[in-house]
Amino acid sequence: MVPRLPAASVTVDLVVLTIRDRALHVLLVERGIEPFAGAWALPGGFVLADEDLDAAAHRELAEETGVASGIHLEQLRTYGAPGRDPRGHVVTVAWLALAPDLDEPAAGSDAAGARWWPMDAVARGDVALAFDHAAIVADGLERARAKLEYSSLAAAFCPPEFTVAQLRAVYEAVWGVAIDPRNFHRKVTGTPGFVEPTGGTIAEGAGRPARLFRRGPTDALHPPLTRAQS
Amino acid sequence: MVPRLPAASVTVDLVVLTIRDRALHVLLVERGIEPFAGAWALPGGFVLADEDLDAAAHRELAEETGVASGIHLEQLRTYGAPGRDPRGHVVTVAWLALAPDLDEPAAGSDAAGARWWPMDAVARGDVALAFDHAAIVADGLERARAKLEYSSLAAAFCPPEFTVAQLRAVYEAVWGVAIDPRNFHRKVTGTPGFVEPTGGTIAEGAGRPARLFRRGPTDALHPPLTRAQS
DNA sequence: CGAATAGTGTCTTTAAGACAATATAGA
DNA sequence: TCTATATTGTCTTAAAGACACTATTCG
Repeated sequence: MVPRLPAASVTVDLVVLTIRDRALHVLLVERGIEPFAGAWALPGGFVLADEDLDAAAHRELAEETGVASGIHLEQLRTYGAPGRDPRGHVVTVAWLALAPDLDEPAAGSDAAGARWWPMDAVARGDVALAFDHAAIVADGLERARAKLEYSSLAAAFCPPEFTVAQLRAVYEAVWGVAIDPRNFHRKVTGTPGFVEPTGGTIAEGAGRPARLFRRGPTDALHPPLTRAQS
Repeated sequence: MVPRLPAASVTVDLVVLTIRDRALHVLLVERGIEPFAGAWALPGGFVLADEDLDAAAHRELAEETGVASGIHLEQLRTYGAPGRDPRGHVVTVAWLALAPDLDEPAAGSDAAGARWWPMDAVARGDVALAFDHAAIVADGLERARAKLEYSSLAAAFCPPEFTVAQLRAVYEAVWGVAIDPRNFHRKVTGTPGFVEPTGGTIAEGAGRPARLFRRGPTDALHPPLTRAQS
């Protein structure tokens, strides 16, 4: 460290998204200490000395969800407005995590409480969020919505084996629109490398059993799935 | 500042791109001091105490290019690997700037030297870059390439009034492909809000004079321009 | 069997890509 | 005139969206 240079504290904050009950949810923790004690906040914490940013994000993710692998994690954006933290100059590197439906947050969390909140309530402003976390959540939501269009990221919301209907439910939950099941099926199975059949099938209640798929090798969708559907 | 928390220095680095002689160029400065004295680096510097990140980026951009307005600037990604700066834990917030063809870098620059480098030479590794700046340049290039597809960002490389051919030259330079002028013209002028005719025309050498356009209000392109062209 | 969901086939519309043809300048 | 670039039009092909129809399960 060069002593005469201005220094700041660096944190990571996580926008962890999942699909529960066919709706998008975001993981929030209730703050136990000041500032913003009692308010809800994104899980996160300070980057340790000589710790890489993605290592810090993975560490916080494991601490909060109890799950270390199988969760998509990508850097979202960095926020450093002077007044964003009353404790001083704190720069936070925000990350976006997409997870399949997990259990309730791990009891080992260091926060007073942690729970999944429906995204529509959070986006509507029904939940009081600490710091500038409302803006971070909004940015994370927009990133997720955009990336579903031109990448195979939707599979990150699904377990290792999933049906086309499950994948479609991801798009419907994140975009908030209804998608024609038949055209979606044709599009998904017709895009090389998007999904691969495992050979198995699964019956969920009534109806013909659905074939199971796993994620394919392709990350970019050509041509993309457009958001302007009926 | 909370004294007992690990602190880091925070910098901003700029990937400034422009089109010169129908080729993509990136602005680099020659380092005058250690570490990496004599090597080329991205323009940038330390974020001042209580300075917002985008304010720091704008400040550095103005210092290096002498231009304060009319340049697109967006946050790219933040890099904080422990060993990336031998002086200690330095976290850098990288920004992507897209500019129309500017003059040679401002003489007021605090670097030993500053010049535009052809991107293909830099991407090929012909230029020795300091720190992890080669990776940052690669990320900036990929961001620019991707955003041309689904946004009207290409106009950020053009002066306020431009021709369709100039806009096409941007795509050809950034993507490194040849694009059919006729289909491109139809696509660009047929996408509502992408470009708006100013009414004027301009003759550049031989051939029919081209109509002049300015940037339209639309930022997102629906449907996108796909990169997989002939 | 009827209801429900999975998956296929077909038609229409939209847009991309190839490329002929026309418009308007300079040499 | 010839050449070069701009712009429009036309044709073919790919893919989205609407939707009829078949397949397979459960109650």
